Amino acid sequence: MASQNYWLMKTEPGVFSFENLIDLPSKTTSWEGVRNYQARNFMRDLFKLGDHVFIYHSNTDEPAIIGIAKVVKEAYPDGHALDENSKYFDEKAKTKNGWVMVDVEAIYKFEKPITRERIGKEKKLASMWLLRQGSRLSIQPVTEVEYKTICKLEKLLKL
DNA sequence: GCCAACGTTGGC
DNA sequence: GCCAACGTTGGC
Repeated sequence: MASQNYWLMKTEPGVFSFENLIDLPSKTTSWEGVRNYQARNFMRDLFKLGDHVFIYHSNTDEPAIIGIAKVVKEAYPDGHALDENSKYFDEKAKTKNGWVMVDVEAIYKFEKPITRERIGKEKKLASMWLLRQGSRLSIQPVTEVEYKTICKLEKLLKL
């Protein structure tokens, strides 16, 4: 059995928030629109069924981790890349860029969001990818220590 | 809204 | 293959 991996995925709440996700009947969504090679490679090569993923709100008044989702479908082609009407359309997708997406299902919500400010104050979290200067990567690996540390900061509500 | 950091593009 | 120009991200 493969060991469990942990991740963090960013989303802009103005575009698609964690609340939008848990409002869906299935609490499940495909994570389309990732257009960065490094992020794609994480999804394509390393995302495994059952991996846990922090959902992080970026580009908002209070950047924070809101909840946790789990991978319910491993990487498969992102059809939006081939759809001219989609905002995620990519001219080169057909020939060159193999964009993929995964499906995730929301499983926990933090009673209170774990703000970026708070993450910055925790010694054990000091080396998180999220805090690195200029880190724009939308999908980031999280270590087991970081995962457990964050889970202990606030009560987790099962969804 | 500003702007620094970063990834990508394209001329050479 | 270099690197300047450009577009985007995202904290503040």
